[in-house]
Amino acid sequence: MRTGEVAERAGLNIQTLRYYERRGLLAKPARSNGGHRLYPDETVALLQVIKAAQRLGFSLDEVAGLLEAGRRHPAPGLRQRAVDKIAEIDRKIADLASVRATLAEVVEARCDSLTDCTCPDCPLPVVTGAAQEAGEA
Amino acid sequence: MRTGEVAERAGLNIQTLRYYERRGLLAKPARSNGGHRLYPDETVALLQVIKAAQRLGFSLDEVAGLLEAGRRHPAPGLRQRAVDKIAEIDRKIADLASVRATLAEVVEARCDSLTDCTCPDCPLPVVTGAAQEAGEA
DNA sequence: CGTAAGCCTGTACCCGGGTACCGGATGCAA
DNA sequence: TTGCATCCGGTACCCGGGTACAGGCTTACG
Ligand SMILES: [Zn+2]
Ligand SMILES: [Zn+2]
Ligand SMILES: [Zn+2]
Ligand SMILES: [Zn+2]
Repeated sequence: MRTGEVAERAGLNIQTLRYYERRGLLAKPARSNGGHRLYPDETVALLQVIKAAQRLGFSLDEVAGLLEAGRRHPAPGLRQRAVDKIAEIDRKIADLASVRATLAEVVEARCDSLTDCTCPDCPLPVVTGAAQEAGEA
Repeated sequence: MRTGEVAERAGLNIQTLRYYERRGLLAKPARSNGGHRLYPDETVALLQVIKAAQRLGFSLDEVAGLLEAGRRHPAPGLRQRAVDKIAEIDRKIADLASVRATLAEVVEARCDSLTDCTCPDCPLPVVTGAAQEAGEA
């Protein structure tokens, strides 16, 4: 398969394939006599694996490492990396939850200004009250 | 107060102050005869508001908009923006939760490879099984 | 064989949120 | 007045994940 076909089937831009090759996610494929890339059929599936791993929150560098490690059976670090990533996701969720809670209080309290709220017991971030005119041009 | 002092008290880089000024988050401050910026004391508090809003998940453009809107009392859009942001955060949390669930299954099932897992009922992303050798250089 | 679609390399650019470096000018204290 | 810290504007660079463009070559089809 040629670049365009692989890209279309995987739902990616052609440039992205070359980018992945540079980043070490895709092995250098065979070439035609004239220098055009010729990919094996499995490449489309591999790209789907990559996209899935990205959706799982792995960066391209991490995906490259996973693929590298995953080329042997059993893959040495896969389980541990998944455990670590779960911990990372839990931290992100906790952060978002606390932000959400603050925003909910803001809505609840009917705050009327970021810098200058007049509501009682304003939940807005510890601004000592001196910020009023600081942003005014 | 001069740039360095404001930056230090707010825990920011001096460059970042100038960057915020360019982005419209910070009004252009008064200048000394020689052209050095002279900030009012409130600027430190304003910067804390900005950092707090960033922690709440607002981008710098959004923060600029909030400050703009917040310069009047009551601020017209504040409440609605908070509601919208809550919805956005809920979407992010849901995404992370589903990713977390998949990762937990991977750990549970003791998957041994990304592309090539031999575990029964593998939870790994719908890879049809043809991806085996695609990444091998 | 001609021609159009497709691919090649290399380089530059996009986004957001900053950070670093340069040569020159200022501020402040002794 | 001298000396050093600080600040100035302008420009370039960093990260990650791509995307776009130019100018030339290859491939496929009729
Ligand atoms: Zn309030
Ligand atoms: Zn006001
Ligand atoms: Zn498995
Ligand atoms: Zn294998």
